[in-house]
Amino acid sequence: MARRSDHTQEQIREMAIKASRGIIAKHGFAALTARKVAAEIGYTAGTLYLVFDNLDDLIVNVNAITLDEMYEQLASTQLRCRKPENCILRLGHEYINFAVQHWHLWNAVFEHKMPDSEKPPEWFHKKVMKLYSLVEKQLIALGMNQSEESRLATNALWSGVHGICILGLNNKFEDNSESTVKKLVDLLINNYLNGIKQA
Amino acid sequence: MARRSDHTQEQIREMAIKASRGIIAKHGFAALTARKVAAEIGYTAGTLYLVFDNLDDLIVNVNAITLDEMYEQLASTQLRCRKPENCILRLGHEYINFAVQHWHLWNAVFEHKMPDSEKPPEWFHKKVMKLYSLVEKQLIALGMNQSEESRLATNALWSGVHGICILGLNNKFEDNSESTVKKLVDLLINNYLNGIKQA
DNA sequence: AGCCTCTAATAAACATCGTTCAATTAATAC
DNA sequence: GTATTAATTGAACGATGTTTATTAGAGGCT
Repeated sequence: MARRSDHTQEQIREMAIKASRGIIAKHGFAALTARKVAAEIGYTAGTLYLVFDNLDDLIVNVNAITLDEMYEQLASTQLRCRKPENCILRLGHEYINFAVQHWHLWNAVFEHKMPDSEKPPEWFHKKVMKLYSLVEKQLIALGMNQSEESRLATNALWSGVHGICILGLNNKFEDNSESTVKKLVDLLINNYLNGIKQA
Repeated sequence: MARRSDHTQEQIREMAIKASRGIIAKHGFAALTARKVAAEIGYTAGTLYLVFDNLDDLIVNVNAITLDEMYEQLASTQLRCRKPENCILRLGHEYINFAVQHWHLWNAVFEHKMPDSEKPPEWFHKKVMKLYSLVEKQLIALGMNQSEESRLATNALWSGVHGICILGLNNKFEDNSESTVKKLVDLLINNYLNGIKQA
C-alpha cells in the first residue's frame, strides 16, 4: 500500500504524539514502543520514521507538552497570591500536585535520557527555563535584584524542591505519602527563604 | 560443556558484579547487557541466571557497592570537622565529589528502576538510610532533638542537595560546571541551616 | 580402570525492541 | 487509460532479557 493520504504528515505527527502521551499516562514510560504508537494511530512503525528522526525525537515532543501543561498549571496559582513567600510555597505545592496528577508523564520528563551525550533541542531547554522564571520572579519580588545571584538562588531552591519530589514520589523514603512530600517541601522552602532574608 | 568448576557460584557472582561495575564505570549504565557481562567473565549469558534472579538483581548488587563506597567516602570527611554547619557543608561537597569521580556508577544508582513496581530489597534501603544518618547526626548536634522532626529535616535538606546534583551534573543548567554545582549546594545548605537556627 | 550419575554450563530458541529499506500500491499527471 | 511518482508497508537486521533442552565433565562406585 502507499499514498493513502488519509492524513497529512503534520496530522500523523500530532496523532503519534497524542497516542504516545496516552500510552505513557496509562502504562508508564517503559511501555512506550514504536510499534504500539503506530498501531494506535493505524499506521506501521516505519511510518513514524518518516515524521520523526527516531523515538527520542518523538519522546522529546511528548515531554515538551508536559512542560507546557506544567507551566500553565503553575502559572495559574500565581494569580491570587500577594506575599512572595506564599507564592513560592504555592509553586511548590502545585509542582507536587502536577507530579501526582500526571505521574507517569511527569516521570517521563526525567526518565528519558538522550542517547550517547546528545542534548535535547534548544527550544526544549527554553521551556524548562520558563518554569524556573516563575520562581525567580518571586525571589526578585522578595528584594533580590535580578542577576547572577537571583539565578543561582532559583536553581538552588527549585532543584531542591525537585529532588524532594523525585525521591519522595519514587518511594525512596520510609513514609512516602503525598502529605509527607508536601511537608518536606514546606520545610525546605520556609527555611531557605528565612535564611535568605537573614543574609 | 558443563561442570567446569573453575569457579564456585559465589565466585561467579562476585566476578559478574565486578565486571558490571567496570562496564558501567567505563561505558555508562545503558551499556550494561547480560551478554557483555558474561563475555567478560568467560561465561555465557545463561550462567548469570544460575546465580542472579535477573539483571535487576545483578544491578542492585552493583549499586549496593556504590552506596557502600559512598558511605565510606562521606564518613571519612566527618573525622576532622567540629562545627555541625561545616560538617554538613563537607558532606555536601563530598557528595558532589563522589558523583563526579564515579560519575557513571553514581548515575546508575538513580537511573535504575525496578520493573513494574517491585521494590529493591530491604537491605538496600538500609544502606540508603545509613547515608542519611550522617546528615541527621549533624542536625542533632546542631540542637535538634532526635525525632520525627530531625528525620524530616534531614530528608528535606539532603533530597535538596541530591536534586541539585542530579540536575546540575546532568547538564540541566545553563552553566553546569562542577564549581557551579558546589556553589548551589553551599547556597542551599547555608540558607537552610540559617533558617533552621532562626526558627 | 571403567561406568554411572548428576549437574553446571552451554547453545539455541523465543519474543521483543529500534531502525532501515526494497517492494508495492494508490494518487496524480498526462 | 496509461505512465509517473512517492507514501506506506512488510520484512529484515542486529540487538536485547530470559528460558530451556542438550551436553560435557567431575565425582562416586564397583
